Amino acid sequence: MKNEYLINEIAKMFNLTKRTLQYYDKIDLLKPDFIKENGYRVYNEDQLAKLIEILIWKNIGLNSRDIKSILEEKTEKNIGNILNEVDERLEEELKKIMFLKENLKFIRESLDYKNSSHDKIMLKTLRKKKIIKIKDSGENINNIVEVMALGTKILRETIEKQLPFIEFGVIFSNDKEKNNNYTNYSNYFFTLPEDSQCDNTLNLGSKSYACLWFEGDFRSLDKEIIKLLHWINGNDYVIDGEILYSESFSSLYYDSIYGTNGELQIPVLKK
Amino acid sequence: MKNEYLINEIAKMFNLTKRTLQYYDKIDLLKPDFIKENGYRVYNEDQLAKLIEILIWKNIGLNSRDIKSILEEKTEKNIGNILNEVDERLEEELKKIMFLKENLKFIRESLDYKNSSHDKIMLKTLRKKKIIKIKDSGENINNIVEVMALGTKILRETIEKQLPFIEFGVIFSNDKEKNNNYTNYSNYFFTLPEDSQCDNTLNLGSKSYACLWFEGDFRSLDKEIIKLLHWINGNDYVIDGEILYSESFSSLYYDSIYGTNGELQIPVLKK
DNA sequence: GTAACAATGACGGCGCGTAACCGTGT
DNA sequence: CACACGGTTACGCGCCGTCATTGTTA
Repeated sequence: MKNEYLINEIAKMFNLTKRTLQYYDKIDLLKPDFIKENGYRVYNEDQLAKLIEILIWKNIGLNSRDIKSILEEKTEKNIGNILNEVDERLEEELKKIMFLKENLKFIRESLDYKNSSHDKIMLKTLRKKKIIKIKDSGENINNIVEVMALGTKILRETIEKQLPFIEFGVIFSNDKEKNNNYTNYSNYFFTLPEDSQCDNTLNLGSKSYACLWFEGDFRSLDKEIIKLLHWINGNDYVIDGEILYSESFSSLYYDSIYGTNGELQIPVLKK
Repeated sequence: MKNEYLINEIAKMFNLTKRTLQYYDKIDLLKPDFIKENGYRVYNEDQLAKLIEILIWKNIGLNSRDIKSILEEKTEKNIGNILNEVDERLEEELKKIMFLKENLKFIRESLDYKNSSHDKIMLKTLRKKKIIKIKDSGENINNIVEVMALGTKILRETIEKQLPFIEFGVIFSNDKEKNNNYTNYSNYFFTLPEDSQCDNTLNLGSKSYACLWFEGDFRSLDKEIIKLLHWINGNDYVIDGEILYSESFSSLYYDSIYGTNGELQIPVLKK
């Protein structure tokens, strides 16, 4: 009965390449029985059994470190621990992918939305938002660079914590003293999912908003705001809160930092 | 208004390291505006805008090649195509992970089962199985090595096709001529999920089986088979099909290729 | 002079695939 | 002598983190 196998025999048996077996030898995962004088690796049945086992473990997602550990210490406790770890790892990966998929879907919709509504002022009832405000400085919007950077930082954190980003944009101060001057933003904002445990969030209830889609240079947003305000006045509404500009992901289409598109949203009440 | 940024300023703004930005420069993903005489990289607002965009795309799972493509050709068609690809990629990864999780669960249960039933002959009604037979040779079981190798190959294919493996083991020939000699196996088998589209499968209906848990050297299985046959005879049953030995994953606990455990299953009918 | 910045360069991590180049057995 | 089979490097991939070393600026 044959009990000596050279590297290629094994490789063919298991649909592997010899490189794989050499690698397993190198990392001490599967050593041959002995090395012939000519340097050839010689395997026997025990190594075959071990290899089968290695392949099975690999195929349920274990990495070679884990497999080595199992082979070295084949106790129920050790195996159990490792399987638990693998389970957790898989669970995390699963969550991550689900999360990416959701965000992808959202960006898709956001990009599609770009084509649907233009230049029309609409009265909408928007669902409630839980928002987080960043930086309450009131600097001039010409210095948007830093705010964008800050916003992106927050975006990244939001992503790390696996909170889906839903909306982001700018809040304009409703400054009575500088009447009709809306070149000052007061905050950058992000919406968060309702069940997020973030501190310093602000809840905006479901309200009526006068909305206008915008495309162009960020610095000419004020003209659109004025247009909206006129409309509000002329239709017997009053402003009931802060002015939001919710950026669309389709702003990504622009090459300049000032190029943007999104939706101006001004909360209103009937007089 | 400041419009020159050195590498560390940018890095701090976006919570990156300068190594990342150097890397982006190297792979032509984000080049600085220009290089100073002293070799320093100088960025401006346009690069900042680009960086924000890069980070957003990264965070929905795009790799740098995709991002480069989007930055170079910012058409709806190109973006749409890439998002489709990413979607597919995520979908595949998701499937793979779900699959690994299922297999992991199964192996867990299989390992747990090891502790639950010993040395008791039981009459069980097993659910129907769809099996695939490998190699109909009738060689001696001492040559199990090749069969195991073959089986593992199939196992790997099964995994590649994402068919969950549920059971695997050996079918013993019910050879009337060599009475009570069960050292010959006739097939190695795997069960497949009911809806698998595999060719050459065999359906075994839901039946009563006389079952016996086995632990030890594969080559002494025949004694256990005889024990089972006696029990069957003594309890007024007749054999109604082929004898199965369904290996348990807990066979992985053994170091020798002959070490095994699993369940002998002989289909029976009341006389 | 010292620190805080730049720069470049190389290693590492995972799990091998895919050569390249060379010696051996038949 | 050719050829199939062994052997040992070594690069590559993806995305940087993490030194190490050295030059520049404030």
